[in-house]
Amino acid sequence: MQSILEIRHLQTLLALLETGTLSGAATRVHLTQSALSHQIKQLETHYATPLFERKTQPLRLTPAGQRLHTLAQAIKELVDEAERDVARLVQGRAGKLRIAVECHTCFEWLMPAMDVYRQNWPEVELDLVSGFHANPLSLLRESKAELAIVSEYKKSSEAVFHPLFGFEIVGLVSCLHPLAKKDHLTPHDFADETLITYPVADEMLDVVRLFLKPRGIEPKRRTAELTVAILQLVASRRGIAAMPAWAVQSYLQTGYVVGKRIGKQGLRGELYAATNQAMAQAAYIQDFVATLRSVSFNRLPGVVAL
Amino acid sequence: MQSILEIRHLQTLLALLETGTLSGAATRVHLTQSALSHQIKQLETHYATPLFERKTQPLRLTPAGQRLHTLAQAIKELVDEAERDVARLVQGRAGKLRIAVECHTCFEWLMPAMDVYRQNWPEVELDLVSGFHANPLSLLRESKAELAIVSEYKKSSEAVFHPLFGFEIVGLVSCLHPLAKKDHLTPHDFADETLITYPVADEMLDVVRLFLKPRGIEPKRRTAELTVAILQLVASRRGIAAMPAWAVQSYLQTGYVVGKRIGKQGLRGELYAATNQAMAQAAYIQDFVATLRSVSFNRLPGVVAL
DNA sequence: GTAAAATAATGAGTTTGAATCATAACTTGT
DNA sequence: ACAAGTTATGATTCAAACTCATTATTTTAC
Repeated sequence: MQSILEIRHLQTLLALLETGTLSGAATRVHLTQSALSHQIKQLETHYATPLFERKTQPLRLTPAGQRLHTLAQAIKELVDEAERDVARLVQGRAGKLRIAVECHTCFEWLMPAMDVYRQNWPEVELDLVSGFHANPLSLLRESKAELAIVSEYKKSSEAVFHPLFGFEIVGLVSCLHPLAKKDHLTPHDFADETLITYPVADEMLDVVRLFLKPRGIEPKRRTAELTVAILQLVASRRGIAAMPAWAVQSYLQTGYVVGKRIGKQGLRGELYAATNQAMAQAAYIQDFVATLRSVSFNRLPGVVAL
Repeated sequence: MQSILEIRHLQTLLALLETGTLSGAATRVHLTQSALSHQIKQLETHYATPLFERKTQPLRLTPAGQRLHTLAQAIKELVDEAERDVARLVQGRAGKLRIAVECHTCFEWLMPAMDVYRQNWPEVELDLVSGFHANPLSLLRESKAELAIVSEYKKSSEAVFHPLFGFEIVGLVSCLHPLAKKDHLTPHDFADETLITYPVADEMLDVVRLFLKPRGIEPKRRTAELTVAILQLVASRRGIAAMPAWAVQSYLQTGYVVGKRIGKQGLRGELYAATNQAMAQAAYIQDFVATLRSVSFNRLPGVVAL
């Protein structure tokens, strides 16, 4: 009789189409697969029609599902815009947003996210804090940046960590390399190789910090500034590397370099946006974090919500 | 952090502005005043701003409240439209809609409602079953109408009754008449007067059916076809009448005729849309009923949800 | 100006229904 | 054909939405 539709349902529909599976959508909206299954079933009984074809890959919506998905998109637009306006009304004009980045590859999703954000908050002064910093959190403390992209969650009374996304870090080896045959790479596989990395401190390198250091393994090292350069060196069998899966997906298509799981379980990386307490309250900052998340989810393959 | 906004909140906001009070909005959406108060407080703490100014009559929204109200209107539009589309997709082309009306005054809100409805369901053949019928329910049974406007809820296995709204029936007397001094009219006040009504069966006249008949009072009678005519006769002291408050509100402004409460508690009337079981399932019928409700609520003063 | 009526706010208590858990039923790819 | 991945289902749990009962506040009436 009456409409039971809530925004929650529409968010589910959006996540469903973005991820392509119910379980994917579930992690995206921080609920269980079961919850979403029940949710959609409720809609389907209410509208007396299925909303998507099961048993098909890729996922396909029925016409009714399509219509509701269109609605969901429109409504998300409107709600987001309205909430930005309310934030502006309540908190007044927004301020500066200087971003400190310690992660080379991050520019891949940071740039498009900033482009989107600029549309919504034209009055915010966006800036990148130039250079790479051993400890970007200190920049927050010294008020030289409002936000830092970091790869580790540290319990802290000063900084607030906003989870961005999780991903897999893959080992990169030439397709001709003997290691290319293995199912996954062990710490010892690195021992006799040259590890090619960005020229940054070891604490910024998840392979070293989480995988090699704990086992006391210290391979020969070599650095390169650019992702392409590292990939070229790997292809030329000058060493092996480790990179976020999302950063190298396109290179792997060529076949010269292959991605290997690191350790039996694989090596997971995470990214956070850190701000200080005060900034964490500001809507224009919160919305930037939200933008980072949604842009990353939509552009990067294989990233998951934290 | 994340948006807590749900459509439920937006409906509350809409009802709040339509009725002008929280408690009014509460009956409109079939919740308690307390529920809405809590709901709005939740929004206000979430957005860290009041949404409407208390201690003011009439109700005024804050800028943030305004913004959310605008959002609510836009979203209601979109959702309604989408749900109509889904209904069309699921149930196929809609059919005929012939309306039987037993109530003279009803045309006042029926016409504008039909106009609104025609926009949304252009393919539905709208029709009024001509003339007035002693028993409009029999027209449903005989498939001569899809919907009947009736003033009584009857337990029935065939018909489904959709509540439209409740209202007060006021007694109309000349401002010069001695009864105009009274706080309210008693059954006996009618005994020595001429009761002016539409020319329909007594069962259709709530004053007679619910107020006079039970006390065995049978005043002199006179009929007139048109509301204006009845009002003129009352003004000319040719008798007294009883009409829905919403139907005579504008006439009462002139001051020649005054509206009196009927009985100590006042006399309440109700209206229902009756359909048969099958039609009650059809979305194009359900939406017609919804349109009747919302148009009536918005045009007629003093009507309440049932 | 005060009393009465109406409206809103508040906090405790209850209930509903949305989410989880645990598991079964399917699909799909190797 | 079996394993891996995905969806469905029913019972249970739990949170939050609503109601109830009451107090506070505002409006209206006299």
